[in-house]
Amino acid sequence: MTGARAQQRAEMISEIKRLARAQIAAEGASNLSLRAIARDIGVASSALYRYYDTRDQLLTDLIVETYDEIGKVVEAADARMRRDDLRGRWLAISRSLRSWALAHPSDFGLVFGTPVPGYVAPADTIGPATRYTTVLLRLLADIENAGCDPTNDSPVAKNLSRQYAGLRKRFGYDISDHHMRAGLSAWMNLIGTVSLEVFGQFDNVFAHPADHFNANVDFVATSVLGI
Amino acid sequence: MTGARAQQRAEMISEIKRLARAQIAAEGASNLSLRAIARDIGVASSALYRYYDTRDQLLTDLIVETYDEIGKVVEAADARMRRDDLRGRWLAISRSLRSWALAHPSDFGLVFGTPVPGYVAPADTIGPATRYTTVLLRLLADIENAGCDPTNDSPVAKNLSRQYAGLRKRFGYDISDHHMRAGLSAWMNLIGTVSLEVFGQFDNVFAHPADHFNANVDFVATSVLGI
DNA sequence: AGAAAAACAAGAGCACTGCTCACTTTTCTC
DNA sequence: GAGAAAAGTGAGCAGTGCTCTTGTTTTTCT
Repeated sequence: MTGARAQQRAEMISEIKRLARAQIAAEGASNLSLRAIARDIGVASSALYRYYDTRDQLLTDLIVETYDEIGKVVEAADARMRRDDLRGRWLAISRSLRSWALAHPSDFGLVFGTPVPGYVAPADTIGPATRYTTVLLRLLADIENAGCDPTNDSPVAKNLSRQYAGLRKRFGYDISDHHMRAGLSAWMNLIGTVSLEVFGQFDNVFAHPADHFNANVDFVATSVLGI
Repeated sequence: MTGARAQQRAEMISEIKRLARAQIAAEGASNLSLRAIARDIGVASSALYRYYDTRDQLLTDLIVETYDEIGKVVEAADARMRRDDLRGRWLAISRSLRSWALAHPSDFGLVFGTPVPGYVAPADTIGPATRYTTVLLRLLADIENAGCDPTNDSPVAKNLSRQYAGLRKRFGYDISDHHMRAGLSAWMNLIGTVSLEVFGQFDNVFAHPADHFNANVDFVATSVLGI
């Protein structure tokens, strides 16, 4: 039963989110102003509280959407390559994440940046967050199945192995400890590189951060993932 | 001429910074309130403007201090190891950064997290920011001099090589392109790992993030740095 | 179809924010 | 000690998130 009212409500909510995102991009998440949104829509500021109990709830909604967006971007990049082109998939995933992050720095910061203190991600955020993880783990499983050796065969501590087991079970991919370790290391590297660039740490370091990025993901593919 | 007045001023400034840091830790950088600081000190809010022209200037000051603090921590960790214990130095540097970041998450976020929008780091911040870079580059130079081979000998693109040259010149360490690439990759990895943990991305992933961290820096030492 | 219920919107108001400005008080310097 | 410089005051501006009362509109139930 999607009454006329329910539809109007949905439109209102999406309009709020649209304006909120524009505002965050322009002024930062900390300067997100409900009153400004209300002004733009042409409605009393108090009216917005019929849609979001609090400003943080709006932010949460945006964060969840963003997780989903990242998942979509990364999935699409992965899907664009042939499944057996392991290296190509890793590069595509990496580059798509970087491109998206540079195009939406504030959104990236919403997810991977400084969290708002006292703010705890509600359970809803966990689902969408697993989307890009699934892409990564699927690639790792394919790497293992293709017989690619991890670049490091030192034993994995039992405590850590147990935690890996939890991940395996949760995502349903049977990945060896060694491939898990290498894959997570690659992921840490990717997030670190993108974070540093998006958050401006390369501003006085690299004239062309893209060169650094591309060299780095290439390096990781070879030296970390062994593909 | 450090008159009584100058000293009082210095004390006032350090008191402001102390309270600001406490407030950022409790409420986040975005909720830093000059008025609240003034209240705590017991002075009119307008009085603070005798010390900082603007709220962002206070933030800048804190950021610069934090860069310096990170530099100190990392330098100390490095200095605690024998210079020829390359692997030990890398592990010590990595662990010290993580420990410090976990103990001062809001400070870490100030430097490596979402930047305050519209805020551009003034030239003053560049100096202290080079401190930890120096530690890293010195280690890389020592690694190269010890004859450790980088784990990847694919050619480094000319464009990137030119940017490496700028870094070499600026910091005065003569490091090969290959070692540079590996070292930066290791650094990306470290920052990524610490960021993800400090910003809470491991909350529903690793029961004991320390296990993951230690395995990861070990892995990087072997597979990336080749030490 | 008419009444009751639910949702929506408005606008005043509270307590807060960064920041300015005219003003007074304190301290340093000559 | 007089003049200058620095420090502190408090009112005020324009903005914020959020609440609460009031009134309107729409949906739902009988």
